Amino acid sequence: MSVKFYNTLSRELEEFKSIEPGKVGMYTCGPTVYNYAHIGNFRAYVFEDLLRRVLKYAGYDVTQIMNLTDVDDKTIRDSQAAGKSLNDFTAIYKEAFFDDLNILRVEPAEEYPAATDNIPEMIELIQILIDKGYGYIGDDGSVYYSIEKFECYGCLGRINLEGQRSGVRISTDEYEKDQAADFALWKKWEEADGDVWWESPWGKGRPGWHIECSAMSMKYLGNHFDMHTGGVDNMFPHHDDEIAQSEAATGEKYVNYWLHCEHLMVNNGKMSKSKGNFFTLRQLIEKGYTGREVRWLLLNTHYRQKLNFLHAPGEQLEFPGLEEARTALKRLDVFTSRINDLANGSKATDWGGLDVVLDKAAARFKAALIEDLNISGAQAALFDLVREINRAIDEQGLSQKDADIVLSLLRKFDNVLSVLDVDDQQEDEVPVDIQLLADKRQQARKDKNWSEADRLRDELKQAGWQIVDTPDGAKVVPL
RNA sequence: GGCGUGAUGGCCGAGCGGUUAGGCAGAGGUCUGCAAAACCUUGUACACCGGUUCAAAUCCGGUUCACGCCUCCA
Repeated sequence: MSVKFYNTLSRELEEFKSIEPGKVGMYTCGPTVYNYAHIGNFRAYVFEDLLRRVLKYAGYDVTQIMNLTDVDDKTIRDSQAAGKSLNDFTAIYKEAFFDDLNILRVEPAEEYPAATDNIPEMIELIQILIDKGYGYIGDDGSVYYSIEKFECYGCLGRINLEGQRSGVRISTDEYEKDQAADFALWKKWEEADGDVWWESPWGKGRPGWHIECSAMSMKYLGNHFDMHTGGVDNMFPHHDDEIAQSEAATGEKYVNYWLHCEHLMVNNGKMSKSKGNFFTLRQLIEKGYTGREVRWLLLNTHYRQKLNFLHAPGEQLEFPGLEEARTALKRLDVFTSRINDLANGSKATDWGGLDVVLDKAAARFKAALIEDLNISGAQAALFDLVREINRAIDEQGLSQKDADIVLSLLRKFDNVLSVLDVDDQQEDEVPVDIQLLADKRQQARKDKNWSEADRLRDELKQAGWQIVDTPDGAKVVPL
């Protein structure tokens, strides 16, 4: 079965063929480290995580490069406001970014090149563009890219330059350029930039935004590589500019497959600072949600679909979507814990029907994911598996061996999903006093003193612990 | 103004021409001392109007609404 992706270049579902058999080179646009990333940003990174995990699941050896934009207008502006050097300032948010990725269980990329570590590569690329006639020095001393020189400018975003809204783009210093839509390759140093500058053949300055991705992607993945991803808002102009720069410089095709992730919305509206409706991961963690719950929520909706993040301030359930994630995960947790218990000691005999059930689940799971990352189909396969196994357990029990086989399939699934906690079920330490209450309840039950047993159960509930009676005795789990 | 995406049952969300998506919530039941968990049963869903077809949530046209890009915003 072949892996398929929706390629923005063709706007069609295409069979994925890697340049080198069995290997994928993938460049994923990373964050601008001037602040904490919000969950909208993380939607893209979780999508990219799913992508790399599915590719690996399908047998590919993945090399993923994610850039860190650590020099641009915002990083300069805010570092100055904070009274810190650019590096000291961005270091804070680089670290925060990696912390957050970790909390969201995002598998690390192979490399995270920072823009400021690759200035010479960018300068070299800009020089080539100037030599080939695509770059020119504007009246203000900055270097610009002449979009009319590039044959297919705007082909990715399907932008035709004639139809553009007039008047909007002509502002501030745009007249320095030959054409309003020409973009900067190298920005000449200005007073406001302070001590942020690098020496170049065109004088002191700093790179334009788009050039960093061209330079760094080609440095690590070669002139022509398999995949490039980002949010839909990067499609144009950012990715079109990258194509223009890279292909003009090398004369080769730049990227085969472009994948773009849709936006996260808040209550059907755009997430924006002015509306005050954006959330950072740490805000949600403070509200008591876990990274895994946020991951599940972000993963839940197909990447090309807008994800509507529900927020009901003042309501009892402020974040209904996260609550739903919590209950869905709870169902899975109860299941994995149940299977783990059986794997550690079950008296049931082997079940002949297991293979069929597991094979079907595995096939559905994979078929869904390799079809343009159909996460919903994969989840349906998982939940159906849970129900079928639960039913088998209820009807005839599951042997220790069978339970182990189920666990190994769950681990396979979790290589992609990374939400299951198959093995590190945090068997929360039960405090001595809680265990004592639970034991007392068991005794009361033995004595058929139901009112006392129920009273103790309520007391435990007050203390935040839930009694779960199983055929093998009562377990205590946190609420 | 130009280009594009989407509207699915109480909520979230698959589906890409005929056959149960799945999750959450609700109702009834089995099990249990009672619960919880689990299992079984249960939902007049496909924005609106036309058209194509033996057959449309699924294809075509139109309408309405929402959203995005065209402003270095994932």
